[in-house]
Amino acid sequence: MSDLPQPVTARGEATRQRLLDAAEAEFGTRGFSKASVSSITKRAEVGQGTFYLYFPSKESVLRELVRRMGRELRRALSEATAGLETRLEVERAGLVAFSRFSLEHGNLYRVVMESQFVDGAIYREYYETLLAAYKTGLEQAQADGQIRSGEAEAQAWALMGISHFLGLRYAIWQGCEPPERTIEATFDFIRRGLEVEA
Amino acid sequence: MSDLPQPVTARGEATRQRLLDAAEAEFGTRGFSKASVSSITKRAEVGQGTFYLYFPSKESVLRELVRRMGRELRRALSEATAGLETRLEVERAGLVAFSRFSLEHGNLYRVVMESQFVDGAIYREYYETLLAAYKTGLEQAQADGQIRSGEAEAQAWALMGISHFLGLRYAIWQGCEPPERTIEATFDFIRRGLEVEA
DNA sequence: CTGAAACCTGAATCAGTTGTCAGTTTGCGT
DNA sequence: ACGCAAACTGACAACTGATTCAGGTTTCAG
Repeated sequence: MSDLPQPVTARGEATRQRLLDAAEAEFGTRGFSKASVSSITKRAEVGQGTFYLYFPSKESVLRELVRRMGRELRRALSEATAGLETRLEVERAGLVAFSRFSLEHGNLYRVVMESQFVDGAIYREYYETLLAAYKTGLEQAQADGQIRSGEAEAQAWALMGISHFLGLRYAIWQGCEPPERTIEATFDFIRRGLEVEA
Repeated sequence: MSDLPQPVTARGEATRQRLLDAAEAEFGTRGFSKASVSSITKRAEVGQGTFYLYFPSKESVLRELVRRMGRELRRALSEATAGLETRLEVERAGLVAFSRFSLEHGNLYRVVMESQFVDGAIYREYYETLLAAYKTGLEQAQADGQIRSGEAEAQAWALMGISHFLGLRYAIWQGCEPPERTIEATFDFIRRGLEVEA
């Protein structure tokens, strides 16, 4: 991805990671534009110039963080839903897992949202990648007759939209997980939206 | 809202509006941080200093634009759904109206999303205000037995989430309205989610 | 121990930015 | 047509923050 040489020693790799983590914290708490390269290097306890050994620009760190978050979210979701029997169980568990992930990774959640205004393509890539996995799962469930047939893509976007605001309201605005009754009411809407005729 | 004297003559008011419109265009196309006060005043064809006659800062214009967009969206939605008989008809018409509004006001849509990172409170106010109207409508429909009873707030957030991504995908990413089949598939999900038992 | 590769530094440069202000223009009320 | 309040101007002081670069430090194979 980067046009810069990757670090070749363990020391270099560790420094690069420290910079990534510091950038995540800075972007997450102060926002992309208020975070400065110097605040990032200060937090990482390296010199200003060190930043440019590993990243060509402030934007490029953001891109890498967005990709990292996508990977971590997809992994968290697939772990949380592994072994579940029905698609509706998967959706319910996914809702809870997403809420929890958003809370535990509030910084990264903010970083992803803000990436939209720094590099629209990376933001879109984040969602398209998530969509692809989601869509496949839904199509499988449709084929198995577990949920109603229809445009899996439209279903997937609807579900992502629902989760998005759940994360925003609770993880970001309230700083907590959604209460049980909210999860229940939200999942109720989803279940009716997806399930086959009674 | 503003701590500055409002214009008292028509000329002053017109200049203020020109600045607001120019700011909307600049924020919408270049983004908040890349837009500068000088690019706004240049677009509005006024001197730099004129900006500060009407707004204390770049942030304050953004706040005003977000409020303006909220008002315009709520008006567009209530006009598009006026006189409809059932809540499900309202939801369907609202979906279409929101898609169209997002396309025609792409700048303002971006402005609202970006406001989140400039002044989180104004972004939240935007959604809470929208929520209040939405919730009232849904509670009314529940009382009339038009839709299933349940947490109207959770339903409203779910519906806003679905619309949000519809606007993003088509108005912002594709630059068009959603195709009929997508509206249909999305509304199908919503209808099942809301309607009372068959 | 030595030299070279990898890594690191932070002051300096540079391309902007915001917000101010002393002075000018406009046009309304009389 | 005069005077005055409102509106407007644009150069500029003060500042910010991204990026560069000339040179210093660490590591380690030979």
